[in-house]
Amino acid sequence: MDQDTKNNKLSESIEFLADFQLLFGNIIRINGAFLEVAEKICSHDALITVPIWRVIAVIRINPMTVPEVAKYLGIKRQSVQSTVNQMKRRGLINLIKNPNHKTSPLVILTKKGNEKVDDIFKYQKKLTEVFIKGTDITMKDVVSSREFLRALRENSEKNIAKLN
Amino acid sequence: MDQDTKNNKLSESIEFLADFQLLFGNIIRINGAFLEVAEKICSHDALITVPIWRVIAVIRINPMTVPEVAKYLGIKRQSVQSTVNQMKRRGLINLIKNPNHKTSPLVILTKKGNEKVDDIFKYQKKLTEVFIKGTDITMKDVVSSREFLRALRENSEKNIAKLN
DNA sequence: AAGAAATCGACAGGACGCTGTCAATTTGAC
DNA sequence: GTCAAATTGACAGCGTCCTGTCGATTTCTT
Repeated sequence: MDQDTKNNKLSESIEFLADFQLLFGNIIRINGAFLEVAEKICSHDALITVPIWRVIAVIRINPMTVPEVAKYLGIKRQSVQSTVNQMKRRGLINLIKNPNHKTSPLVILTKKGNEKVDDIFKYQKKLTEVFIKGTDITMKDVVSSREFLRALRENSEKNIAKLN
Repeated sequence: MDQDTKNNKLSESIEFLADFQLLFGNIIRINGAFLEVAEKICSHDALITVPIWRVIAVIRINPMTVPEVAKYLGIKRQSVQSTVNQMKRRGLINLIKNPNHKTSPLVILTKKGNEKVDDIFKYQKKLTEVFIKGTDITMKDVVSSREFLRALRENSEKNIAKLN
């Protein structure tokens, strides 16, 4: 029995469908929990919102264009553009000439933006603590779960084209 | 060394923080992928949207009140209320007297709503296939990942109160 | 080099979940 | 039984991400 046939059989199983639905339920809920905690953590920082937090985490090392950031985050470029415009108004970033592209500038942290990186680290630490403090979760658990989710998502990207 | 001390140490580790950030990144992205696929699947169904899909999946067996559905889904009652009102306008549900509560009615599927349950099953099957077809994912993988995410979320609920 | 296709910033409008508020009702403590 | 606290439906307003569109520029094909 080849791989496809095996998995077709698996997705026919009512049990497996139910298990998978529960997995999705847990993904949705932990995603919600994650957002909730992150928003709470940065709620007293006038310069930082969760979308800004994510953009800083991405461009901190390598300046990128808006569409590149969007691709990295897995969201649409228009959403990132809106966040970046907001960051520009708040003086956190500058748009500098891109040697590789004449109309799509690189998003780079200003001095003010760079000073926020330390705070972002603190926020990330707080966030992590909320989820793991008091458990016996190991790094191995985290890595294996992460890789499983990554494999699942990457596989969906291959199959999504066949939908229509 | 007690549990708390151990995990405090763990969350101090730069490596672990990075791993955990990547886990969150993968959760955000698979959540996005999940929504994207689900929306695509039900995009040609004039009666079903993703939020409606979720509410049907919840109340299919046990009629519940709006706040109960919200709690089950881990979102705010106002959001569910809005979805339920929409479902009412589309004739998918009725609000019937709740023997246990005089002003919070039970949300129950109409005949029209019940006829949609089969479609929902088909959609769930499609959704599952997009993510697992072509992989060697087993039921055991799904269950262990789901339980890990559930444990993480439930733990966050214990710790979130301490934030402020 | 020239035209076709893809990408870019910008803008508008919509969906969904959030917060906050209100009056009405229910629940629970005394 | 009474009164304070919690819950409920409804409504308004906001943030984030979505889709679709536009003209301008870039990239690719030939």
